[in-house]
Amino acid sequence: MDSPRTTGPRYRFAPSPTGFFHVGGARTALWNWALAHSEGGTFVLRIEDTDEARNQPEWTQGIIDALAWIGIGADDPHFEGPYFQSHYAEQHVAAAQQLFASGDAYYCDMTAADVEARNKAEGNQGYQGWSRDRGLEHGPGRVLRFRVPEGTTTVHDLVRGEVAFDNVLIEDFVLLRGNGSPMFLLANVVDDQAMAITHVVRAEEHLPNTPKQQMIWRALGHQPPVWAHVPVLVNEQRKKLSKRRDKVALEMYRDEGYMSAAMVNYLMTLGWTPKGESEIAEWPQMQADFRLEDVNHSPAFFDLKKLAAFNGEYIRMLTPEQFLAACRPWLFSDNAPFTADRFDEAKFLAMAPHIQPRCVTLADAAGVIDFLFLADPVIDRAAWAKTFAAPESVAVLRASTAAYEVLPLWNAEALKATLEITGEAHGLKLGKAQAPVRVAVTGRTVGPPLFEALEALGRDESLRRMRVAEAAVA
RNA sequence: GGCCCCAUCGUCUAGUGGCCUAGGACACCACCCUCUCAAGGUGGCGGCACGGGUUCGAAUCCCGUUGGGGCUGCCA
Repeated sequence: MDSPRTTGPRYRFAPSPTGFFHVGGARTALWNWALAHSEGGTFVLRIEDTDEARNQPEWTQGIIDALAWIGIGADDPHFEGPYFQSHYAEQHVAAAQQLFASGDAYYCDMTAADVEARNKAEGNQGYQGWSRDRGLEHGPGRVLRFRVPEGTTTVHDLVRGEVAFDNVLIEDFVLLRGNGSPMFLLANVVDDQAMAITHVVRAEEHLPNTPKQQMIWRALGHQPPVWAHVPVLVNEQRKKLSKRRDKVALEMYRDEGYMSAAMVNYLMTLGWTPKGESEIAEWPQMQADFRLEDVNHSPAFFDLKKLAAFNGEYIRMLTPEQFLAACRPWLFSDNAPFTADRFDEAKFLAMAPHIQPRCVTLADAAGVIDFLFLADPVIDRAAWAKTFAAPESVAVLRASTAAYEVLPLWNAEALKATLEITGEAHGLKLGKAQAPVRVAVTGRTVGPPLFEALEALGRDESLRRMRVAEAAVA
């Protein structure tokens, strides 16, 4: 362990690399991060990679990348780690031996099947402490179990208050597997002690583990940390978000064009509300204001619609330059509707204020102005048919082409004024008159403001498309 | 089954005994604005799970019921 870089409280985030990085984990990480920062403390990242069957090294990098995306990274002085739990196996075993020596733990040679069989025979559930007084020594296949004392274990929790557990109902849980490897309950505590963790802020699903861990802390001669169990995130069925069932991968949202700031802001509001009149808040403010005591006690539904609304808000707050920079990955991806060589920054920047309010995600931008950078617009057949079903449409298209050919100044204002006049001549309001031109030039009936788009497209290309359309409907 | 946690509009929440005729946001609906679509503006719909207490007074405190969730592994 490195020497701590700060002297304040020590928080930690301890994910296991068994899959994509979970949005629920992200919120827990964010809350720990805010606390470590505002209290002048440290955020320790520890990768709990002791489940050999399920761990994959690539998930570890995924966690680190995802954390970096939401602003939690090693370049910050409050960050420490990552540590890998698997590197500390010796300490875990040493702690287990200490517990055995002190009589707080004992060996048991019953297999899981043995326990099940005996329970079935006796009509019980769980492990009944059968090997407690058999005086078994360490041996192959023998597990080390914690000797749960009599009495009550009370957990002082910053969000739950005092929670009391009757020890009689806590079975003698396993510390070391039959193969000698440490289990989560033990490893987690030993690491927290080794890393001088003072505050354990984690999801509520760990609350039932806490009395067990607190007993280990004490048996090992340490004062337990400050506990805080925050509510879980749930899906529409109100079940805990699951990697199997639900769309929980932070990486996926990033790739779909959700902004980091929007995700962070949304996640923070799940179970907590920023001070002030708006729930849209800047990170420094949220970081300063966040308090565990203010956290809601009940589970929160991860609502995609609200996330999308937050994302739209954040996209609209961007300057054109920021917006362009943020959209680049999608503008130049293999899935972009146009090729990179046809893209024109100046045109995009000019249209940005009109693109932004039409985007839910950054990925949407390309689709909104694809016609600007395509050799030919992609024609929506239904839109075309509907628009040119009206006989005046063809006439308006011809007349406006003629009028635009002789337009002295090619700008949005002049283009609009001209089409207004052309439309009037055919007894059409601008709303109707613009439709054929829009379909001819953009291929669709919906899209950003037409005249600004025509200006950006340029006279030659605009007129070319209008003539192509004229020929097609003739 | 046992243990534990939780309970305000559909959703996220404000609310810590009188400022509550319960406030905001998202979603939804209507209207306005408008070159289409958005965005924006205005308005609307909609909630303290239920039953008992305590109190002059309860969304707020207590008890119970009901409902939901978590845990109950030689996973983490």
